[in-house]
Amino acid sequence: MSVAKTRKDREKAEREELIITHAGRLLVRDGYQNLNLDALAEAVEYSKGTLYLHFKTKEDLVLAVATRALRERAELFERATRFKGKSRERIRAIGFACCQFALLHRDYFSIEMTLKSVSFWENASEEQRRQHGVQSGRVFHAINSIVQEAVLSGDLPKDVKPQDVVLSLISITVGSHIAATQPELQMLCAVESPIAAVRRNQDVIIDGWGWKPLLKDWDYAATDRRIKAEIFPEASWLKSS
Amino acid sequence: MSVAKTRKDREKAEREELIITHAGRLLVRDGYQNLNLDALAEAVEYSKGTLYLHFKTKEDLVLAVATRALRERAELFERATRFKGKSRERIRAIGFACCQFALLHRDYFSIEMTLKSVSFWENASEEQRRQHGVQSGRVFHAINSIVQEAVLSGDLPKDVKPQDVVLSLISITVGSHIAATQPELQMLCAVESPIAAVRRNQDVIIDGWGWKPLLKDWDYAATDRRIKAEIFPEASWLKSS
DNA sequence: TCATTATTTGACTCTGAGTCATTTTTTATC
DNA sequence: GATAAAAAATGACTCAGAGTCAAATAATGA
Repeated sequence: MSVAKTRKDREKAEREELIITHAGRLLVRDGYQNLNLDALAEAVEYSKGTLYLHFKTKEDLVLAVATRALRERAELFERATRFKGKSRERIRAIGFACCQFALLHRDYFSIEMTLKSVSFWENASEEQRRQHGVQSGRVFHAINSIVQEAVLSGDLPKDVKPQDVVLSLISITVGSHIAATQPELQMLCAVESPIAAVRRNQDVIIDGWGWKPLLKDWDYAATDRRIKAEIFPEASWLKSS
Repeated sequence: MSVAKTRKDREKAEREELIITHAGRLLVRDGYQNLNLDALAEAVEYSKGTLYLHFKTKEDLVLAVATRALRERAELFERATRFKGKSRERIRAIGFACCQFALLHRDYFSIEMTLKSVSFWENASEEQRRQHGVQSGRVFHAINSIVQEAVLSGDLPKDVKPQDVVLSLISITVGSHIAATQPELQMLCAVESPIAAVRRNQDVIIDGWGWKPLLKDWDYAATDRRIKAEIFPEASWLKSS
């Protein structure tokens, strides 16, 4: 269905990609406010009118950028779910994927922040909203399936609600990214590496749920090496600690 | 120093308050993008030029709104530090203050989100940035002092770095607020009450650090009742569970 | 080759942030 | 109370940039 059939369709899709790519680049450089559609038109060598044939509003365009990044995240997460091991090792693979994504798109969070503002969503098209929802769903599902498994296997206490665990994992990850990249807090909390802070916090919350084996009872550094070797051989950031 | 001396100064300060109050109201209603300074000028019954005598830019004004809210948060947090009890009960009082603040300003987070965008801070004045920094510092200090105490008393393991704990607490709180107020995630994770989700996640991360007494070993519902009675008698949201 | 349809364009409109010459108000001096 | 000087307030204006649309250009087809 979504695969382009005719030459025209293919050309259109290609151009859309081109626009999204450049928009993403400018967005990272200048921020949402300062993203200038005249400048973008110039960069992609099409007129402004043409941009508006693809995207109804500026918000629509930015949402498309965000959705493309989110799709990539979903793909990394789904790759991570293929990792074999204990449930806690498998959720760790998701955490690993999350870091991999953050490093691939150091900037994505700042774009995602603009999505939270009140008036953003109402100016985006139905179709873009839907697509964003689909990708969020994939991300949620990847995490949720592993949490479910952990409850069934008894690695997590039987009485925890899987959704609560998923929510806490998403919360600590989002929150840590924000907190650990704020200059003010970096200073006050002596943050050396934001990624390390995110991972530490993930470990703490997972321990907090009593997800076995606890951090102190297992060699997760070895797990990390396995994840890297088996699933993300392209990851080059993992420190040998 | 900051106390107004002359009648002029007092009048100026009062008007500034008036502007900030109305700006906050419009900001909540319309969001940052749609905050219209012409409309604000009309609302406060001063001309636009006068607004610009008080605030250098729109960002400056919004930062002032955020800082006033943050000051209130700092005050609640400092009140919370006066609670007597075990260190974990005292950090719980901070969590309580946090909920109290969230309910007083259901909207503050959406304003705070705009502060994260790339181009925001560079358009705000030095003075406003400084003031915001001062209030963040107070919030940090309130949390940090209790964490320090917990490490010294042995309620937290001796080898944890207090700053890491503070960062995780801030992270889980910020992240939970964002996650638990996203319609998409509310649905997927069956969030009934965002506040309840924030508190649950705080409990989990505190357990994760091994902060004694653990959730299961203490009647924290009783602590909550004490906090309410002794520190926040005006809080009406606490469910009797 | 020419007519018809589809695509692309960029000059234009319109909104809203920020400015500043002018007007109004306050203060100081007699 | 009158007048001059200083301070404060104003709103018409500029300017940037999102979004539009009539006209120009390109593709298709007879």
